[in-house]
Amino acid sequence: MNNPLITKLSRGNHLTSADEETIARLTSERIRIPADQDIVSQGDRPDAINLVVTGLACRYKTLRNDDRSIMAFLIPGDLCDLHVAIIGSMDHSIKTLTECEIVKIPSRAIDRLSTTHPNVARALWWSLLRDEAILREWLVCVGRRPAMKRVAHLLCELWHRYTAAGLISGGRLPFPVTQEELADTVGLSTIHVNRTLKSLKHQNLAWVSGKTVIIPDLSRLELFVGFDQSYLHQIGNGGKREVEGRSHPRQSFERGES
Amino acid sequence: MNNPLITKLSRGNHLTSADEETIARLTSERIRIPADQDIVSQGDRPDAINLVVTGLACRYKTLRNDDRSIMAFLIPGDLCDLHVAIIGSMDHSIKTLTECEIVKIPSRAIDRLSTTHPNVARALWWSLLRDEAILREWLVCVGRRPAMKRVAHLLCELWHRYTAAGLISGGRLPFPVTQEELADTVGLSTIHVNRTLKSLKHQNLAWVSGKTVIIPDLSRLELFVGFDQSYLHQIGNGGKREVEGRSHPRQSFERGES
DNA sequence: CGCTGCCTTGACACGCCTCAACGAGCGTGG
DNA sequence: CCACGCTCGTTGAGGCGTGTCAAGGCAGCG
Repeated sequence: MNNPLITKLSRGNHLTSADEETIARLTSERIRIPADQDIVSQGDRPDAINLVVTGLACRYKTLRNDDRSIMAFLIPGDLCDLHVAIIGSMDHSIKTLTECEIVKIPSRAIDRLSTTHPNVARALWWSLLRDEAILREWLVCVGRRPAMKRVAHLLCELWHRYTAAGLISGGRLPFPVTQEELADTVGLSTIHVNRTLKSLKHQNLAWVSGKTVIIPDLSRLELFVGFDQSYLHQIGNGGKREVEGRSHPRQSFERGES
Repeated sequence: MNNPLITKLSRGNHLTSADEETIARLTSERIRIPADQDIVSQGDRPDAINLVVTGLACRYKTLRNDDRSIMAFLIPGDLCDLHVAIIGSMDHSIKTLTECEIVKIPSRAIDRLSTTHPNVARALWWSLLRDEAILREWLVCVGRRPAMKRVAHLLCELWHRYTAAGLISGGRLPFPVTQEELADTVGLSTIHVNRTLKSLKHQNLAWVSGKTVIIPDLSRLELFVGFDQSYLHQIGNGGKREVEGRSHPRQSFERGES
């Protein structure tokens, strides 16, 4: 199987085959972690960086009143805590939402890259900065968009991210998330998320099917939210910058009846 | 006058006097920018990093419906767009809220630091990671806290950040922000911000006075929100890690009647 | 002196939250 | 094989927090 980190990074960086080999060498031995378990906890001072290879994880914080906030979804190819060594300790926790395979990369291996493979180091920094860009967009979303658009925007984003990781197949978006977790992500109550999903389905924009989401017409969903993928800083998927190579296969894009 | 960047960085990093001198040399020539003007605009590909020296600036995005979201306050000592070169183009804009003095640091000067002064480079990365931590906390705030606590939390944060930059005097927090801008920051309507400020004042927690905010009892305000400053990753200000040097002077801390 | 920007206030509507109950799926143990 | 308990999804009723609309006040300034 492909390395999702390489697939992702090559969407925003030019990597030589030597670079790719370097990355592949970093990400060899996997650990399996069951669902719903902390990978890193608040206050930890980890000396290794975790890379999600399969499954879905999230960053989260819990408030005193047990309110919880999910601040990021970590899909295959995402790094959990790049350079946490610099800032000292984790100010939040990371846990699995499904069973995950992760790779632990020693901090020192990453540090060495900046001298031995600056191009790879640069690509890793790119991924960090991109995570920050996503965070900003989430803040806008929660602060200024109504419920329907919050959810819809998240789905658009995930579609593009999963596509960039080469993980969309059969026109279905992986979405192994409970409504409660979704609520904690978009800043709504569980019950209102339920009603919101019902509305989205009723408008034929998107609906949950098993542990996936079906989006019959992505461009219509994007139009609905005013989605602008430029904050993802990646090429392809009908974005502004054209790529010479083929885009990833996506089907049912033009079905668009309503 | 002191260099606010050095003051800030030394709150989270150990800097030698040589390091401080290196930073001071980077931040020499200042530019003055009037209030309410873009420093960097969405889509720009700047080749210099902007450092705020005096005044207040913000990151923001504007949605189609003219809704605006402010995603960060940039106080003296804050870097606007560290390593934007890596990610390509700005996915948001930065503008002044008051008249500002800024310093433009060429990207290449920053890049050189990683080899010539790794300790300084590390401190700059620290500031980037801290900005991300603040962003996460804002997301929690907007997503899961009621209006009063959103505003109160922001005030607590700003108090600690201004203190870390050495800019609190007379027990007053600089706050040259209109209610509309505050509304765009905490994700509320202008009118509701007005009512919220009234409530905070009525409960003797905090109130605006001119372009500053008066907080009669910071610990009471922090208790009210459940403020935990650990996400700021800085030492001092009555935090968990004790410093040997005196804390900055703060008055009326123990007044706490209600 | 009349702008204009910002703050303030009231009335009302609506989006979202809370409480409460029920249903569907599924693994487990009797 | 069925009863059970658990988690997750679904639905309804009612209330509260926040948004919207509308109007006015006050200070700064040309």
